[in-house]
Amino acid sequence: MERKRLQKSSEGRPTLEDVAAAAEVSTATVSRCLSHPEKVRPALRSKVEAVIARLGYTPHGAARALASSRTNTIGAVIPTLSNAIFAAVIQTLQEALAAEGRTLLLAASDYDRKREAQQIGNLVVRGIDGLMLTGEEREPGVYDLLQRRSIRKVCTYVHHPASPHSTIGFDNAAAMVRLVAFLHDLGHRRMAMIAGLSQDNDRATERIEGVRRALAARDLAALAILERRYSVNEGRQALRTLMERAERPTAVLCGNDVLALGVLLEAQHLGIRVPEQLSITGFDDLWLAREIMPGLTTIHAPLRDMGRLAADYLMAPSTPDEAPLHRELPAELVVRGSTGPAP
Amino acid sequence: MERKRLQKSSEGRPTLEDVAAAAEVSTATVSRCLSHPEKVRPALRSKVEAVIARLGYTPHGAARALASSRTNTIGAVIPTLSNAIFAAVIQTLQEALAAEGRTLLLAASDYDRKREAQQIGNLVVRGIDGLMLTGEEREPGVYDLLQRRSIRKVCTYVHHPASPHSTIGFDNAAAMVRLVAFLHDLGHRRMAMIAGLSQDNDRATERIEGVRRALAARDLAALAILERRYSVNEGRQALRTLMERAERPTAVLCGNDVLALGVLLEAQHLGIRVPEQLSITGFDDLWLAREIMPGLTTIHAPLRDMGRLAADYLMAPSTPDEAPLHRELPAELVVRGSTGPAP
DNA sequence: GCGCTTTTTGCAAGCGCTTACATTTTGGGA
DNA sequence: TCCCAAAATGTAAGCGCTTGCAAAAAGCGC
Repeated sequence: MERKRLQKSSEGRPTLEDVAAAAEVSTATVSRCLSHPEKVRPALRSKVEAVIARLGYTPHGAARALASSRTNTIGAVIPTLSNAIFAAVIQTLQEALAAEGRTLLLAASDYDRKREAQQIGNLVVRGIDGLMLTGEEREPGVYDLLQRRSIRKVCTYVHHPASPHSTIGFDNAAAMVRLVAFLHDLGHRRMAMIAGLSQDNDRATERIEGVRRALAARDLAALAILERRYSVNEGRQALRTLMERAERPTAVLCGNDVLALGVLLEAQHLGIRVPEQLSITGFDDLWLAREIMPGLTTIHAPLRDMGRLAADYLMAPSTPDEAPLHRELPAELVVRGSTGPAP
Repeated sequence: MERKRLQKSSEGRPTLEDVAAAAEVSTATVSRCLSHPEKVRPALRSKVEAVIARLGYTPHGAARALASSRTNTIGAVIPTLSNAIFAAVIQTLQEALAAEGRTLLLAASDYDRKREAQQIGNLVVRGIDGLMLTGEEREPGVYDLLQRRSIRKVCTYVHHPASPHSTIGFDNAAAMVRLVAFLHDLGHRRMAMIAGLSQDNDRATERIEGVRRALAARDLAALAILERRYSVNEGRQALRTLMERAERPTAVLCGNDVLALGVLLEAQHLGIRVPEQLSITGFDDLWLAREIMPGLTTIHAPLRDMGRLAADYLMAPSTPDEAPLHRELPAELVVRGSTGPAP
């Protein structure tokens, strides 16, 4: 025992107790200096702070978390960082959290629901105060778990005003409806869609649904709705597939900008003039949508706002039984050179 | 007291103690079932596991970390997720960590050294077993802190075999030397560089140094070395600046692919034929380097290997006083259409 | 079966911090 | 100067888990 104490004070990092001893106050006072400075008289406080600085003391996060049952950590699960739209939101989220002294635990699901559930489980065990999720649809039991642990959560990239879970995002279906309307007004009647894989991805599903609905409302139907992984190459292949059909589309709606870029590049490769012979639309408004020639007509996803608002929501003090938050962000149509009147 | 116990077992999450009671064993045994299953007789173990499942028990990360002084958490600090090369490494890192039951704490420094030091401090307080860093140069005191806390660390994107800190990456300078040699062999003599900002960025600095050295070795000097933020637009502007000079370069070496893309687009905009009139090189080999027309000659950064190896290193059990690891990854020259013989 | 070694289990002391609650100090009136 | 409410500080009981050590059980050779 005696030896242990000695060891402790000589080697290793200093503890609250060491600080308390050196400053000749109780551990409670030191703790308060750190967590509720206003509850300590200024004179004493500065004395303690001096000792803290001298000893190079830093609190022990785990001990703190255990005693206070708050971790100051927020989790986030996204499909993948390889897609710039998720990277952008995480970037903003992290900035906003860091500004308030929170840290970010990150996990990726690779668009796999089971894997997502597992990753969420990991984060929960590790201890988080809040969790940012992508989309709303998930493995059964996940929301229960979060509820039981009273972990705040928010689904991003979607806006589901009637859902029991908070959502911060935009209306994916409505955005596609706008795109279809825009193309229809340009005279397009033969449209096809190259969507993302709808499996385990409610955003992709909603985008498809939006196109279906919008076309149906105009007594039309899609020439084809192809589902592809989000990659340039898949976009290229998909366009070839479409162009081999007897009835060729005059406009192709893509599930995101990456697919659209593939389509655009392949069209140029095939000698199809864009937009004279073929109109192309994307989704997300990545920076290359603006840089490419011709520029890509697309939907601007409000990524930074989403990250910022999610951070604010997850850091806000939570009251029991509060109503879910539903925040709709504008997802605006950005018209560029890849679309034009139907041939 | 009595009341507390009652409350505890009725509401809230079950604890190790609850499991122990229900399984009629000691808490030590339950703990062992979780952390060292091989030390428990199979019969007993399955009994305990059944109870764990029935009660829906999950361990409490903070308590575990406090008692064992291991967090199973690895930290990473990168400049920004907005650059795909960092996103890619983080993606791989996260995958590899998750596969071994570790979680990732992420922070971004925005290419600011002070901010980086602060973020590292946050992660350390929060508790991490290891830390992935970008580059080697940092605020004084940072490495001391990590040392005192005996947190394993590794610097990525660089290879400094003589450094006391582990590095996993490639030789930035050597890569540029290769690029210059390649251009020189093509007959280029008037070369300019559009580099990233070298402030607080040793990778950018080394790339510049590599170009300087390689040119000097050939009795040449750069027509200009411009430092710009990594963005398409900055690349465009920089090319204009270069082309306004009396002596125009026949080749432009860019600090990364994003700048190079800007240069390429601006060249097309200005009616400068690439590569007939101007050769352009990038760095990183982002996917668009391959997709763009003409393809970008660049250096392939081994991002996935770096992430994978960093994960392995950070998860490996550390022995005191071990020598730093230095792992050099190949950064190969990828020749595409943006370079050609000097005009 | 017996005595011994080798496993398995249980005991209980922390890990470093927070926070009710008790105690002391302070600061004003009167 | 004295008294009392209000403010500041101290006391100490945990938070939930791990782990060294002791005790008990299980094997094993004869």
